[in-house]
Amino acid sequence: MAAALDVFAEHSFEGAATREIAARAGVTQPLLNYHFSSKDELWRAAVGGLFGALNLALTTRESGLRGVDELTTLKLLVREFVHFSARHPQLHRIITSECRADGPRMDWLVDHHTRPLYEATVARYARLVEQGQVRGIAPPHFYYLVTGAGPTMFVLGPECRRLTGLDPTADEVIEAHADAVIAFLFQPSAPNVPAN
Amino acid sequence: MAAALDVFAEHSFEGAATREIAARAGVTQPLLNYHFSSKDELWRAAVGGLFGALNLALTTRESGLRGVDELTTLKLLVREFVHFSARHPQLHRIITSECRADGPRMDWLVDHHTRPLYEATVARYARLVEQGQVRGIAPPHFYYLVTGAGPTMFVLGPECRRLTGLDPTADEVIEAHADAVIAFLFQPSAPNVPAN
DNA sequence: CGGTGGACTGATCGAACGATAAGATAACTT
DNA sequence: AAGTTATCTTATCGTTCGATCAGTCCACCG
Repeated sequence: MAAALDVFAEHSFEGAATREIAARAGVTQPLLNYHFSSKDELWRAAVGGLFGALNLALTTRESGLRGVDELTTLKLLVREFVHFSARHPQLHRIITSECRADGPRMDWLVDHHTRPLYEATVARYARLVEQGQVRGIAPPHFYYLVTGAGPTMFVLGPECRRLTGLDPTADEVIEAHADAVIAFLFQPSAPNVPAN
Repeated sequence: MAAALDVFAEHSFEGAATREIAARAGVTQPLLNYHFSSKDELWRAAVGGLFGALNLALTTRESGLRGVDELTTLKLLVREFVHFSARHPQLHRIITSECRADGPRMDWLVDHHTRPLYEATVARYARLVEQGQVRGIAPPHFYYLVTGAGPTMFVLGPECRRLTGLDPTADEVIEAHADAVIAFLFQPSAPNVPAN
């Protein structure tokens, strides 16, 4: 399953060879067609598992923050999202792949996984805007600022390594990027107030 | 050539079929091997042309801003970058594709096109930080905030259409996103100062 | 201990891939 | 007008793809 994620993320769905997935998993290729009826089903199982891990990480983080004010909660959820994106850049690589083809797998992604995440994010942000705690922009633009600024450094990891010399898998780089994203998303309403 | 860009962006390099490129261009497949010796060379020609268009757009925009202060210049260059990314999402789709494989095409991309863009961006940003006109973060993080927050809404265009109902190719949506990116990147040093 | 079913592999299918070879057509040179 | 070159097509090569099938192996049950 982890092998499938890696191969689907490295090459696209079309470019991924089931023989390579099987080889990395240490089994033979027809075994994949035995457990999963087709390449599509294998893809859905792998991607669904990864989205499940994201939802698990976000909900457990949130459940540990009962009683914390909403602004701090959203900041910490964004930080958790950045960390997850750094540790699992395959997720955004796969989403990007499927957005290009714009086919039935895209429909499946949106219906089963992306839309709930979007709705939850927008609802949380809209509540803060109502309370006047953040600068208000239209929720769709906020959502794509987060999903763009957060994971891109890690999705383009090999480029980042070449360009900047930084290792995008190092903990201190991830933390620094999370700091930068949060600082830019949640600007203090007055200058010289340190970002959380 | 435009057909090659579209197909390479829709599928990855591996998934792109030269027969499909030829069909969209209205020619036969062996003709591509005649003009370009291989699929790799065709890819380099197409991607090089697209990067050339980006550099042309940025340099012409910049040359029309002689005498304008550096902060405003950078804001307008970022705005131009967002517009280009919206009109040509293929560029970032292809870069993302090649970052996953991390092969010789990635080396070619960085050496010939990405590094000059990165160096220029970082130099421009570092100058503003020296002058104290922007909140200073490490240049690599700034670079990936721009290349992430700017194009992602358009790279994930089909998802954006489904999730938000917005048309990411509409001029007013592009302009609104550029406003959002610039407002968040270049925060006013005092509150209630309208962003440029 | 004999048998039944799930797990797995080797062999192989038709289709599509990138690349090449050989030939036809158009254009330009002298 | 003859010849040479550049351009483009049809036919086809060897390879690799996802999927299928027949058969092997092992665990479990009565």
